[in-house]
Amino acid sequence: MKVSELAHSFGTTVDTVRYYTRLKMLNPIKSDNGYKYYPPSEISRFKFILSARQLGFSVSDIQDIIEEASHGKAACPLVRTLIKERLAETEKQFQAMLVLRKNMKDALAQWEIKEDKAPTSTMVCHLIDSFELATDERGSRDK
Amino acid sequence: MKVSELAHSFGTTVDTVRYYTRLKMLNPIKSDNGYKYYPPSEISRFKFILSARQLGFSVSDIQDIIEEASHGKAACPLVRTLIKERLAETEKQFQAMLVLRKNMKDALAQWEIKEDKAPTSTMVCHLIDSFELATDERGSRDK
DNA sequence: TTTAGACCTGTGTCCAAGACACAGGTCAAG
DNA sequence: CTTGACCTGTGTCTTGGACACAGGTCTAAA
Repeated sequence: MKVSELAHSFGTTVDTVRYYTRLKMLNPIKSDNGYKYYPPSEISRFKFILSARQLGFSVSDIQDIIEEASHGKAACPLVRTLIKERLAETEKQFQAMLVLRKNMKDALAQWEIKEDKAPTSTMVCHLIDSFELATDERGSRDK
Repeated sequence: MKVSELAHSFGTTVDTVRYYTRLKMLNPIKSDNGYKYYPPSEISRFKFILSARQLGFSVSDIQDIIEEASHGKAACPLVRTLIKERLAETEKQFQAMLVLRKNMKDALAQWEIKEDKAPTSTMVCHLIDSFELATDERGSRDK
């Protein structure tokens, strides 16, 4: 399989395949014409990488996992450790997005009503300047 | 006010102040010693930028808003348009994170039970390879 | 007065995960 | 044989700062 066949058969782009190849996570065979061909083993490795990415592992995580496995060791303990870390990070980002989304929605609602105002020397936009965060009980209590 | 005073008084870092200054969003006064001093007008502009960032505007959005306001025009219509776009993006990311988070939690749960396995030529990690996405009714229906 | 150390300066590089560009080589069909 | 679709390597761009580095400046103590 060549690069674009591989990419398209998994719904990704050639840039993604080339990126992993650059990082030596994929090791295609160079043919006489200079083209890269991906044998079945590399195809399944690509599938593995995509699965791992979908589960929130970073590319660097995946490199570590592959490295571990290449020594014949079971990567499972590492995989379990990593996903806990990534999940914790995701959870944090998720909570942050929850707050952000609420603020944005509140702002949009507040702003639909207010009329336009020209800027002044001290004020770029009265909408943004006057936006009131919905007072967050939890936020003000903890810490 | 000098850079570190400005930064710390709003709970940010000098790098952030310097970044906005590099982009000419802040225009400090250069004193004889080469130091930058931020007059009250720039302080309130910094406050404005931070508020806007907190509402999900990109730095580039904020540049556009400032640009608009600097011509004396009311930036309000632009601001309303932009926040709708950003909110839509945020909503999309939010939904994606929701799915990701669920997959990660499911994976973690599945993997707690399974035992370790050494890799084979075709399998880097059986945990990841064998992970089953909880079948997503909606996902398979739409499109 | 000197000196230490805390602050400041500009400039440059780095991060993640690719996306995009570009100049040129290769292949299959007409 | 030419056209056009595909391939190659290499390099730069993106976001929003964070961090580094070499050197200038300020303040207080010795």
